[in-house]
Amino acid sequence: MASADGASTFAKGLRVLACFGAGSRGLTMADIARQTGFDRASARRLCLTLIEEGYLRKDGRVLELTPKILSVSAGYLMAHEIGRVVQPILNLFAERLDGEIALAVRDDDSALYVAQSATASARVSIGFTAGSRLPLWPTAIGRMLLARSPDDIVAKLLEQAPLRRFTETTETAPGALRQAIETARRDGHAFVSGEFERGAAGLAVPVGRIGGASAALGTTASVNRLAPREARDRALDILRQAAIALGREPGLG
Amino acid sequence: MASADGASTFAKGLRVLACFGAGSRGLTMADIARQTGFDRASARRLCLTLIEEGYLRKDGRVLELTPKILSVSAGYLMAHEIGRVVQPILNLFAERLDGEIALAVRDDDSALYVAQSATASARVSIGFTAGSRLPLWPTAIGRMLLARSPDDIVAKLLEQAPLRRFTETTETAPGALRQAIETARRDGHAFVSGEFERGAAGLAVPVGRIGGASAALGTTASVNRLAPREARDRALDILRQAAIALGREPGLG
DNA sequence: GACAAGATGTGCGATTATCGCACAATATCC
DNA sequence: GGATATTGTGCGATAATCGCACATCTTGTC
Repeated sequence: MASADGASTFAKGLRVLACFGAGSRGLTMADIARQTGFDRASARRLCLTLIEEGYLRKDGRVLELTPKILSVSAGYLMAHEIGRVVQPILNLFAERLDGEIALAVRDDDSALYVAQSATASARVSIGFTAGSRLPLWPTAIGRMLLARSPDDIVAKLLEQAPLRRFTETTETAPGALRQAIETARRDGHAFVSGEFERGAAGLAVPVGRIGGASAALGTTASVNRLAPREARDRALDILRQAAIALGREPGLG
Repeated sequence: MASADGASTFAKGLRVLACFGAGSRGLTMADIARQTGFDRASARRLCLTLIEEGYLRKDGRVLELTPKILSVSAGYLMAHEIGRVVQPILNLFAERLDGEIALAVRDDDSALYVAQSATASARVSIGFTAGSRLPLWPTAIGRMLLARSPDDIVAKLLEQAPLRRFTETTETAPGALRQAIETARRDGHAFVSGEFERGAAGLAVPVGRIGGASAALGTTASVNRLAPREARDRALDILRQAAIALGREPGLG
């Protein structure tokens, strides 16, 4: 990398840091060298820097993230008033749904959760938090984000054949997915049942923008809770009200 | 920095990234050069790298974090099963408290929120999220974290005279704070009223460890809600039950 | 306990990345 | 429109970083 374009050592370091984003409990320096393809000595120096700066801690030969990284992402959340404005609204509507609600944006090929709230009675999934990434094609929130994306983004995603199948009923045919995304665009909401997690259904609506990215609001519940048309319509109505409430806030204009 | 010790360019880059942790909506390259003390050209190159790697976006001359940073911190949350295990427990006990509950660890001179939950009726503060930093001396959760810290850490903090006063009643006398921390250690809980946010009171108990750091569990409510002894005892009982529930989980053993 | 495999630590010469500065261009503010 | 602030760029010098090889330590298997 020519110096005018940036700092290649920093870019390498960011790749090392990103290795920890996958959520494994800990990685060795050897793991990191393998995952990044960097020379062992380079990987080691970059890890030592992360330790020195407080982002990693060393437990024997295993390195793990410290909570310091949460501080940086809190900067993002604070900049967009997620804690002060968005979260209370999500808490309110999670109660009205008596379940779970999440706000996400599209980031690369994922739906990236920015905030979420759930009541105690909400169905426990594999544990999504702010920062969790969900695939776009088998989830309601993902399809709504695709519905709000330019056509070339959708086309590019659907070209990656074959798309991964998460359950026996995951739709992966490009034509069918294009149709589903178009339907979400037209109807102003997306509904998916059992295509990402068996037994789970999702519903999503569009809502404003965060930074430069369009956002979607979604809820996930057991199939039984969202399958009945009346229950689904009620949930959709609550989601729309939540979207309106969020839409009134300057940060999500 | 000798190469054997790490990568100084990466360290500088991490300092640039950390500038965004303060939560301002956006920073210019000039802002970053000022805050870090780096030469303008260095700051620019490091910012370009963050843009190239997808962590920042440029809006005119203002740079702002993208949600990609949330992904890295989600790695920390996933590694410690915050979403799958901790969050549902916090959601349950937030409802029992009919308010707010948060889990924090000590990081440098702050209480760093790792997870939190609130009901719709919870008092809205300045908007704390995972990653938010609170000062240690004027908050219940902070005092409990100090109560769980080695004596030298406490001494070092109290030596930084004068400690900041957040309200008219913020205690800053080292002797009195040492006493309060000792009381929290002995009683197994900390209670603070109106010392951090006017009109807000906090209650905290110790709970296990996350990674290598000891943790505390706290709740915050209006002074009126926690001032009556009976209400406070009830809240304390619920917090202790939450701590027990969390303590049963391997990740917080 | 021995051996093999895997991981980490270290030194070092070569090379490249990065540095900081100066100058130019652009944008914003009054 | 002028002043101020910010950004963009080129470039020679310097220091950081590179990757490799060798050594040491730790872990796993028999």
